[in-house]
Amino acid sequence: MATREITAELANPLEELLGYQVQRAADAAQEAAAAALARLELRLISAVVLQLIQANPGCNQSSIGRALGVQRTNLVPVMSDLEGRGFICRRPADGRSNALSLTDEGSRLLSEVRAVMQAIDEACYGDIPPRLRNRMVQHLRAVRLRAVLD
Amino acid sequence: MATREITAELANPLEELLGYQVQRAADAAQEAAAAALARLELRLISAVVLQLIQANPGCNQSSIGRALGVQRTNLVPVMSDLEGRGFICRRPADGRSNALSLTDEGSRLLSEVRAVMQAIDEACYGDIPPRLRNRMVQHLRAVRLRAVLD
DNA sequence: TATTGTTATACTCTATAACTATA
DNA sequence: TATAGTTATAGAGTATAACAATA
Repeated sequence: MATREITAELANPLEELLGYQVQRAADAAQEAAAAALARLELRLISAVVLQLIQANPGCNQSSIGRALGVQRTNLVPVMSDLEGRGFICRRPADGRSNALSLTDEGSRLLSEVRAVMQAIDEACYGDIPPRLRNRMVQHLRAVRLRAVLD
Repeated sequence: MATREITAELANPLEELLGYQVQRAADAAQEAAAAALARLELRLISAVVLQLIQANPGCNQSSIGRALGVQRTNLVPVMSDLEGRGFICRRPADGRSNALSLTDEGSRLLSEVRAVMQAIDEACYGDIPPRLRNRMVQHLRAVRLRAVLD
């Protein structure tokens, strides 16, 4: 990505559409986050999963998928990577699901992850006044929840 | 996609992060737009390209890529599909680039496209008061332009 | 019967490299 | 030398189908 865009070469009527700006901003921020997390050899999804596990020790893999709108099947390589590198621990809960938790090493990693992600959020969205930021958070959450119901 | 999410099954500290909400809202809106445009057998990128061509008759393919942050190489199948279906016309400009324009059929299609995309934007973001909407547009555009410069 | 975790696989979209032709 | 368009292909990410084990 990262094609320059110093002055607008073309007229773009979509610039006035909120949906377009949300999409483009999300792309830009995701690219920045992915680049920063790559230095920890983590995907964005892995970083998010770590945060969810810490906030919900003992939860299982499928519940994480539901919380994030990711199919459980696509979480398999993510979790297996995190476990293989010693960041999370899977302890049998009932016979079919595992209770997830962070290892000590996972907790240490998460500290770094959090620092990285806050830095990115600040770099991308830090210029937005806090009150507006909060309003945007509320409204964008509503957008998602409305859309999920169709 | 479209995993339910009636009540929050898990605690999710990311819900307070603007970056997270922007991403999730963009995903939800994109899914809705893609589904609606699929009825016209169009990808989202194709719909956007049509609008850019109409707003910039005579422009070439590479300039569209730059405007959208899409590599020109990935525009090849898009343009070739739009031309093959008779929606756009490529007229040799200099010996290496083509001047793009909509055909009559492309203009007709674009009317439908616009209706679809405005309906989606309204369904997703219509609950946001116009003044806030405008502020969000300005700020999110700034996010992208800032990020592009690194 | 529904859920959890998994495998295998297809599909979509994007990224990279290289080439031709033209400016 | 830089740009436009293209081809071919690799890679990342997501979606679908099916399965075994358990609730």
